[in-house]
Amino acid sequence: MVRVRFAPSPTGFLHVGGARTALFNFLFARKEKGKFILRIEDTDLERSEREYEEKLMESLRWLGLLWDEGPDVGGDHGPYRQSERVEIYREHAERLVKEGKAYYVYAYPEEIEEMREKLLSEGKAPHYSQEMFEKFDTPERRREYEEKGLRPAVFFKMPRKDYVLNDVVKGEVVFKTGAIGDFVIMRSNGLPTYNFACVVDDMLMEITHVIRGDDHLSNTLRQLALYEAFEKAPPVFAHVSTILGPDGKKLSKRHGATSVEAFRDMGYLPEALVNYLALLGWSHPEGKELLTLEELISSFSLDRLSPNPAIFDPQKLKWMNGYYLRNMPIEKLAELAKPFFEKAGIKIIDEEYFKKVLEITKERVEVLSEFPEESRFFFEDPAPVEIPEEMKEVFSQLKEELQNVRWTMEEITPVFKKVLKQHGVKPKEFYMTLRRVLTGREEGPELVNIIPLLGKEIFLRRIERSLGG
RNA sequence: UGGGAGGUCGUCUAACGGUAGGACGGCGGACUCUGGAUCCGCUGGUGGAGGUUCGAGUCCUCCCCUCCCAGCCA
Repeated sequence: MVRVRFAPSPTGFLHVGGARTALFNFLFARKEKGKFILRIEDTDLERSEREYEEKLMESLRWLGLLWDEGPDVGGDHGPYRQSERVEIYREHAERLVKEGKAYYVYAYPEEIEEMREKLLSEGKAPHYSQEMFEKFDTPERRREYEEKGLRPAVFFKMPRKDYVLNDVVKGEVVFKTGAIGDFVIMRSNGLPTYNFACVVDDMLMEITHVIRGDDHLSNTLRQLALYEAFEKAPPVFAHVSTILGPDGKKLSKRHGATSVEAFRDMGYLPEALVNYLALLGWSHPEGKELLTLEELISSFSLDRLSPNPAIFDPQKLKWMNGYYLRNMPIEKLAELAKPFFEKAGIKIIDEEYFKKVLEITKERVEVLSEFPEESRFFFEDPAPVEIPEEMKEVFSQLKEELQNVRWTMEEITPVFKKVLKQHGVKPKEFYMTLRRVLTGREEGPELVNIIPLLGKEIFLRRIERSLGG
């Protein structure tokens, strides 16, 4: 059975890059009838916050990427927060020490940093080995650690040999001998480092596939060595490409919105975001681009992941969002749009009227947040607009003649034509002026849709106000 | 300093060693009020140089550019 995991750190909001990784894991799990597991990697004590954990979950739920095992829903392989698994890591570290595959180090982090800088200044790679730390292991130093309640760090003895990774996306990757030196697996504060915790967890949680960003490709070398030390077969690895900003650098806040939450607040739909993200580094076998979550699940496969980085294109996402908006059932659209009207201070009194407004204006918006301003004239009178002198009589006559007309375009349009012809006014200029009188703007939905919905009373009132009556 | 990944229109992405195509964007047209909707058309690309081959985006070599790891962050 396929078991995959998404393992974010609760150090911020859900980034679209992480969301894309979660999405691929989710799609693969669902396609293979496997399990999608959420694991919280909260060993960075300074940056991790419970509030972020909750926000991450909220965003994943909003996207529709529901997990089968996790801190909230539990499961057979818990706990699902790394901070609750510290004893497990300690035991595994001690096992490696006993087997001679790891060792204690009594150097302070600052001392190690010094060694590192020295190596770099000498033009050498900052690789460590056990001999370098022996001088710190003295009775005085040990006593010191004990008095301060410190634990020695645990370093893993990195075997000096080649490692080969057959990655699903990247193909065969060879890590040459001497690529890295020994590395920390347990810190002096008693918490594990990323690579160690990751391997222990993936092993114990019986993860079959690790689908993650290729920024961790080089970390895989350490993890392969750890699997070997534990005498366990590693999972299948698939390193997906990185999402970059327009400048080719990693996508970050300086490029604009990067979190799922920010896009949600701007009025983007989960359907659109999921669809767009899925196409960054993956393609449908037939080249289809507009795909529901269900279609993504049925067509997804790891072998159609592409290895090159992708630049995030807000314009294509916005276009896609507009498409989903326009093709959504009006009832659902109404529910989703309401919060944006409330925020804009527009009161919705008549539900049916509201739906009709959305039906007309949706042609002209691409995100939910654009609805209020685009349709404000349906709910509030715009400031009166000056009618050009040569058209005042036209509007006066229309005001009179339309009083007793049944309010449909079939009966209204002939009146327009008749009056325009009588006054020798061109349709183009008339309609533009009418548009400004009714909406206060020069652009908007089609007048043939606006007029019936506004109703006779509002139509005539706005003409009257502009006539200065 | 050491190790690893990547490079196809502006962007995303397709192409058994055999026609470089699709989408978004941009430009133009149609839609007889406007237009962010709709329809039609155009524009536009294999980082560079060699090699192998009947034939190279694809295989090989060198060069260039970009990204990632070597944190007691993840």
